[in-house]
Amino acid sequence: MSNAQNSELASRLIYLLKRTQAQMENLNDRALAPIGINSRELAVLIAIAGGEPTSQQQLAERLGVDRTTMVALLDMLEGKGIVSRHPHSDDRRRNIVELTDKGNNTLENGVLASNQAEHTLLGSLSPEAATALRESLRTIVNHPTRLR
Amino acid sequence: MSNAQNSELASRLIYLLKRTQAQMENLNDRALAPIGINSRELAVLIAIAGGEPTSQQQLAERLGVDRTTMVALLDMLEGKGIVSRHPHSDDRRRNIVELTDKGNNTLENGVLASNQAEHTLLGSLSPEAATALRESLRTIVNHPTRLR
DNA sequence: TATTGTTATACTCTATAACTATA
DNA sequence: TATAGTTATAGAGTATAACAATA
Repeated sequence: MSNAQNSELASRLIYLLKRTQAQMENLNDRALAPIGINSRELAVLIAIAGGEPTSQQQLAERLGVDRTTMVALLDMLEGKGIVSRHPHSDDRRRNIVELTDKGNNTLENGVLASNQAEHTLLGSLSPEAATALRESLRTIVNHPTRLR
Repeated sequence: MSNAQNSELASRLIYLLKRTQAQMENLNDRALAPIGINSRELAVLIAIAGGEPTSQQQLAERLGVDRTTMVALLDMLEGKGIVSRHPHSDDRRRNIVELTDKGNNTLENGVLASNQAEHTLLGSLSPEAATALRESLRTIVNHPTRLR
């Protein structure tokens, strides 16, 4: 029985992944609350900061959401004074999205808070197991699943 | 830098967990489609089969969903002829939920299909890494996170 | 015509509140 | 009164379709 798997709910991979992800999101949200953002918004900030100045549509692609969803996300962040939008000078259809000074500060504190949340989630694992977990997840995500 | 973490989206734990979970659910759903159920419904079948005959409310607790959500899930499964409901003889307020013969067959095939989906998800990992991943997730889920 | 951002709308998922039948 | 199941309803979250501005 090299590939032993039973049918208990608690041992199904989908159950373990869902529960772990929910726990991570909960820890993240609580760590970020004092900063005034949630997990989702931190992801947007990271995506904005992670490359060249970007249009809303490019940002939506990076994050894997619809452009209409992106509008609502940016409305919220702009309302908080964390991001700014202004039309691209060469193509005025596009909105270039950038972090404000406050936004850069929020990003910095947000990443630190999220690091702490990750540390808490992994607290029951040895450092080696924690590293291995992260690496295995990265391998799975980067390995395109054959859609047979 | 023993705890090195950068701020790239693709290296955040929450991102890796979300993506992996989504991939697992996708693989599961596709593996289960020919059997006529989805990931969610397989979880219900496993929960039903995993213990004594259960009321809807007990089942909802096991699965971590609201009892009103449970109603809709069971309506669907009953409509497919996979589960049956009948009032408990001692307390006629309760509905005892059981698998039909077809339901037992669906469960058996569903678990096999889901095992295959898990195998596909983990295909890019060594057997040792796959086992370690499963064990680490189990450790995290079973370790109650201190709500400081 | 095509594309970007936006708005209106609809759909899914889920929970809360109210109802019924039983206890 | 309290509980199990049900129904009605509302709230997130997200996508599709239609529209305005620009290319």
